[in-house]
Amino acid sequence: MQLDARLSRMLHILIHMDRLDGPMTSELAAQMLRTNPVVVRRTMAGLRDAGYVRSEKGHGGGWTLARPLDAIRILDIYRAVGEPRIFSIGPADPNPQCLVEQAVNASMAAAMQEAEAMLIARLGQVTLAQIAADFDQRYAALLATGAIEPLTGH
Amino acid sequence: MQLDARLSRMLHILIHMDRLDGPMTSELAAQMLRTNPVVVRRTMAGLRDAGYVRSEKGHGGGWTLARPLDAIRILDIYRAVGEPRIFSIGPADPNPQCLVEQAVNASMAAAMQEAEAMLIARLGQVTLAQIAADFDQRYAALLATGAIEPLTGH
DNA sequence: CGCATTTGCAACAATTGATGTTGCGTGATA
DNA sequence: TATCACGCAACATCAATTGTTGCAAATGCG
Repeated sequence: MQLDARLSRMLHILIHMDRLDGPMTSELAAQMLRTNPVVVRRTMAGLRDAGYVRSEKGHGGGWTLARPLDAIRILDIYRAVGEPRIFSIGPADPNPQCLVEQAVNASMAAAMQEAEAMLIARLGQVTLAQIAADFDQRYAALLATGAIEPLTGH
Repeated sequence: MQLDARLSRMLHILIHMDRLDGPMTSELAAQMLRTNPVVVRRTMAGLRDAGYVRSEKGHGGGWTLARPLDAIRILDIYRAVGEPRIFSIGPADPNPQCLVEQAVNASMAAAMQEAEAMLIARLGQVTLAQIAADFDQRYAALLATGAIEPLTGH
């Protein structure tokens, strides 16, 4: 696999969901993510179970936010999608007999745990509302340059 | 792929190499890593090109350290194996049109770059000699408990 | 009630990059 | 000259996300 984009994708969709009137169908989300509605449902299922979104079947159904964006941190979504592995590097054997390998693992694990702790802390400090505010700034900036027209697509 | 263990494997082998009389064959290294000599040569090639080890063909040939362990940092080996990708999570599209996605990417990238910088800094502070010293402590500790015999395998 | 819509879920294929494997060439040494 | 050991190319394996198809279940409209 290339990169695990589930977290990024969910953040992206949740902010669009907040700006949308009415529920967002998996079909629409899939178009935004350039993927398949099944992939959307599969990934969103974790968010539903964790209480960040609700899903409704049938006519007029789809996905809606269960909380305001300022009550959702990136870290919450990271956990809701199943806390995917963060690093793509790691030990050959997590529990080796060889004492040399144990020393190597300990050294690497210490460094990586420090970095992971910093990342997790960072993800816990940023709300989706902050990201949405950043989007608003980018949108206003583009408007100011005349690169886009008001009310046209984001 | 599971985890990229090239860095860990090379650290492991380099410390054994330091404790070995004479060159270490790819065959022996492969046994230590529970893999194939070809994998060893493939990965070690980067270390040779970067000047951390030398290789000799023919009878009595094999791999030898080109520098003492206290002159090699983990970071050096990380670079020598080709600076593998650190994170397994990331953006769906690194350069999206959508401004929402841009804001999401910016937020995630900022957090990840901070964590990566911390990890890289950490890897630059630890020499292989320090890991070897940690091994010596573990070995002495095991000896003290009587769990192993002096001079028997590490 | 019948039908279109939309989620839920299971099952399987596609993709990607490290890892595993085989084969052959080249240089060095006894 | 025979053996040892690295060098390298080519292909298979593996694991996890992602992509895809099919079908069931629930909701709402006419």
